[in-house]
Amino acid sequence: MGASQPTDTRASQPSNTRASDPTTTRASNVVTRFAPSPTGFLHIGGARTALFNYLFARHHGGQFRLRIEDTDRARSTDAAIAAIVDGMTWLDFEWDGEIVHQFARAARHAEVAHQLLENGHAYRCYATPEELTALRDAQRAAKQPMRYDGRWRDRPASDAPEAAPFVIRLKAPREDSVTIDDLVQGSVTVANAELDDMVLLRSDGTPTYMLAVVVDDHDMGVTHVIRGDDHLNNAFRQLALIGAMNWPVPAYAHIPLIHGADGAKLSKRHGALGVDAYRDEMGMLPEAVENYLLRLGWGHGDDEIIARAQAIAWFDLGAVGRGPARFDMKKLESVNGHYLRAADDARLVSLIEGRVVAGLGRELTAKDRDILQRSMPELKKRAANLNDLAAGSLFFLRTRPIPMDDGATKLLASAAPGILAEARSRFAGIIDWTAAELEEQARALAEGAAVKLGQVAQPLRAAVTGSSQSPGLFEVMATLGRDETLGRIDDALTIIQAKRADA
RNA sequence: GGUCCCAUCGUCUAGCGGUCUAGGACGUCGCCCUUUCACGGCGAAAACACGGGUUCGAUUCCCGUUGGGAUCACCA
Repeated sequence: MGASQPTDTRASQPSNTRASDPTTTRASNVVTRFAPSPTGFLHIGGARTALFNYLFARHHGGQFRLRIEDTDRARSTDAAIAAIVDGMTWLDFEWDGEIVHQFARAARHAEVAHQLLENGHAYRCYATPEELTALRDAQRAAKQPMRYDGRWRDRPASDAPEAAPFVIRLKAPREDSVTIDDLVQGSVTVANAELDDMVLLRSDGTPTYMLAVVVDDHDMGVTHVIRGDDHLNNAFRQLALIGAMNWPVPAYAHIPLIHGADGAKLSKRHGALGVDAYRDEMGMLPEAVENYLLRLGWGHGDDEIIARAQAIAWFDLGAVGRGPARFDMKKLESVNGHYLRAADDARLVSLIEGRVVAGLGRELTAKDRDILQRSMPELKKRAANLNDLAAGSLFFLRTRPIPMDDGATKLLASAAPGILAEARSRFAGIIDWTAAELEEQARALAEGAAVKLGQVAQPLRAAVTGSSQSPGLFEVMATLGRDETLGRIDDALTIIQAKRADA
């Protein structure tokens, strides 16, 4: 490999290149980065990559940087950049320093390419796209590996066609092999003969991703490259470039991609959505998404609920699984339910306000907010997401007469005659309108009528909540207050009478 | 197809030669709590892909088979 051998001593071996020896990594200098392409939203897989980078950096007291890989001008949009920043902010993955925009550094990338050209580690290639396509077709037909054959690698400058477009390719080593001690995948070796001379600078003078990523990681001082394992193969070619520049070799950690419930690549159907969809459409809490993503492909004994501080203390790349993990919406909902129950009531009220307003068709009053706040401890035990939570709270705020669902309608129809009316008159006489007093009256009524409490409570529940299931009935009536409760019972009585008149 | 990687209950995982009659969580089922639904508690069914080795002994180490994944652009 000669001159292309990296000078970094921790990365050298007799006849091949070795990268990523974790034992010599200086923890205090750790710099990680999350480098998404702004071609869409921040999807769930990207969020997990960001999380691992964030956790690793914080665990080592290092830096976590954000870089936008926007060299593909046709596919990069400002809206996508905004979506990524928005998602990172929501998840509270705070990055250090300014965001690096890769496109803005194109001149620096080109500079490196020309430097390599001058010192003989790169060359001009005049092969046309048609020529290359034909080459690949022939290789495919012959069942040969498809790669550039190096036809311009050693040709003298005098062979160059005049005024013809050319790309700059790296003159990569062809002998020996390269080994990466990947922090997740373990030791991986690839023969240099398997790699071809990759394009560094396109014929229009713009840098390729391969060039840009290596230059930027170097210039940003990145010590640990943690990314999806779809980049594992790229790492070997990037190593050749790093070697040609004599730059220090970063440690690598290639984490497996997330798969859908059916084991296939994550598609829009099963979860490859932007994190904003988890927030807005599915009503997830950011800490729940974070906890779920952490446990997906990583474990710490039997621990399931792991908060941020604990995650930072425990996280290590060595425990990341090497195989792809399937995304399980049910488990996410379960984790979300846990965090919902643990969440502050006032925070939940403000989080569901938009949904409640939409369901109610009107703005909330101060009294509405007070009712929501007071009923939140019971409400949140019954919800797995913010949508459920909002939907479950609606009956409190509806204006009379409240709508009855099927279960409630049936309960009213089958209620023992007179039971609701008697309950109403008993409740009307209550001086101290509390859950305890309401329950006492209901129990006395049931006892007097020789029926189970459920015979009394269920029709009442239907009348007061419009549903056959709800939080504790007497607490609900206490929260609603005397006038509203009695009014709702009157409404139900009216419905029952109308039914009787029909029959 | 070439190269590389992976393989424990349906899913996420614990396990790093004997502690495994393989542990936890989600999901499923049953019971308890109970005015309903939840929450909570208790319990059940459910896995080491297969075949060879190595070893006194393999879920754990090695090889092969099968299965799965990643990647092979002037895209990132």
